[in-house]
Amino acid sequence: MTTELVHPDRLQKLAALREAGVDPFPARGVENEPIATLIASGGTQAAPGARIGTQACIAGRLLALRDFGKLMFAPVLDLTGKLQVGFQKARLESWWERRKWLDGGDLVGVRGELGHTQKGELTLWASEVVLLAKSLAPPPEKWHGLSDVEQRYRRRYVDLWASEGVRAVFVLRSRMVSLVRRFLEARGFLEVETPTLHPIAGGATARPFVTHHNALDADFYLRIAPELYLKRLIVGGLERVFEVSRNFRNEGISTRHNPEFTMLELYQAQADFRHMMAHTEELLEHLARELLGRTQLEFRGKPYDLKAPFPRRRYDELFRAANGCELHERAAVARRAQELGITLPPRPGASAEAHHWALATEVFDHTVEPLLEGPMFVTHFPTPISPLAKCDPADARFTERFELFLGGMELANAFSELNDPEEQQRRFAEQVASKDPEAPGEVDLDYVQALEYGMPPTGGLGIGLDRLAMVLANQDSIRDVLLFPTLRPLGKD
RNA sequence: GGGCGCAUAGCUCAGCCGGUAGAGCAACUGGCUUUUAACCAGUAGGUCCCAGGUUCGAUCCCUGGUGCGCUCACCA
Repeated sequence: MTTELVHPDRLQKLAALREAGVDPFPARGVENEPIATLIASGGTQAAPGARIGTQACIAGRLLALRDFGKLMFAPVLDLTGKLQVGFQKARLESWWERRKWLDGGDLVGVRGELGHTQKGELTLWASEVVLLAKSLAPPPEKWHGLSDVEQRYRRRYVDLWASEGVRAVFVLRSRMVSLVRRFLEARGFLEVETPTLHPIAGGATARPFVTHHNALDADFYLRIAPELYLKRLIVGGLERVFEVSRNFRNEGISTRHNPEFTMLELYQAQADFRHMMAHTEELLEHLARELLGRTQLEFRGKPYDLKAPFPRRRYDELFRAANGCELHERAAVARRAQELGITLPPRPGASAEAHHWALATEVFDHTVEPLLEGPMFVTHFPTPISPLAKCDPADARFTERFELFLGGMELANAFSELNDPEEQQRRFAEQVASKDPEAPGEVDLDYVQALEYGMPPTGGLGIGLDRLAMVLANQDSIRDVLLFPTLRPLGKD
């Protein structure tokens, strides 16, 4: 009836409990106090707090049992913290033999008196113990927790309580997203939800997942970005919108990439990329202060400071400094690419122009990006690689666009949104003609039509929330900030 | 997809030159009223990832496969 995880001894205890009339899976919980509030009011043995000597009730998971015959100690863990429970035979005479039916991992409710041990540890001296749910599968080794990375990801429900620090990462992530929402709502932004099923995969360059709707007998793509729908809402007059968007990209998995990931995208009418830069700086500094209490942090062993303002450097300047040639000089860039051993997958029918820019982007990514410790805004991306961004009025070869880099990683991408429908259609057409396997296969005419009705000057910003959580929680791998990262399904044998 | 590495008890890991496997924790039995990686004595627990091959004999060597990690490529 159960899986191989279940330990036979625990089944025997389960039977013994039932025989004694104890329901090992009772329908009701107990009215408990968070452990953290007890710790806060418990004080030390030298200076006891207000709650010492008073009754309290906690509920949580038994992490270990230290049995001395007539005395037993056990740490109990709830969401907020860990508290030692002390069981004394003298206080629990009728229950005492039933302690043998308890195991590490069991969920219990404990009522008792708050006090200290001889060594000064805050302890709840139990007067009443309720089994809330029997744990039939034994917990992992008690001081290593789960260390097999695969097991940690596959059985996160164990990892979260068995491995030190794991819960804190996800609590931080949850608070981060909550702070983002409050930050934007305070600035007049509306949170919206746009489709996940897209007839055309647009708003970014990436290979999409394809799925099929039976009743419509039509293929859909899982969204690679919500951008084009959010800008339709700007046309619709919503003026300030944001979405916390789960995006799906059918590409490689790495410490920085998961097939499904979460982005914040926001759009603001009457704003441009400079406003987006200000939002980015303010938001990151605000999050660091709220979550860490300071703007300095460590990520992948290096120090960073999220105190605004962040330095700004132009894309073409960084390119020139790293490569000694001009971004627009086709022959020089081609030579440089050859030096670096960069080759592009063949794209039959692609124009020389498209080839040049694909190559230049590669050279930039190899020579500049890894060196950008940051935080740093890289500004004025070339127009040919920014099909949705408005051109710099002073120089149409570049756009009003920036990306934010930190630790060699792209954290944010923003621009003044292109709102000229004719130019947008032309740029889409160039993208389709580039034969880039990751570019959309067709022009999104419905989006162009939306622009034909008129979209106000608009600034847009996207921030990778998983990566931001990595930085704020100092986690090296994106999988450590995803509760259930994508893994290969287990075989059925 | 390429390269490198890992897979042994529920968990964390040893296992030498090829001779059918060990420890700690967890579990079980007994002892113990102040531990916190509790301690002491004892017991039980194994498809050595899977399939082939070499060999008298394979956890060990070889080939293939599966899963995972790191890394490169690609991407955010």
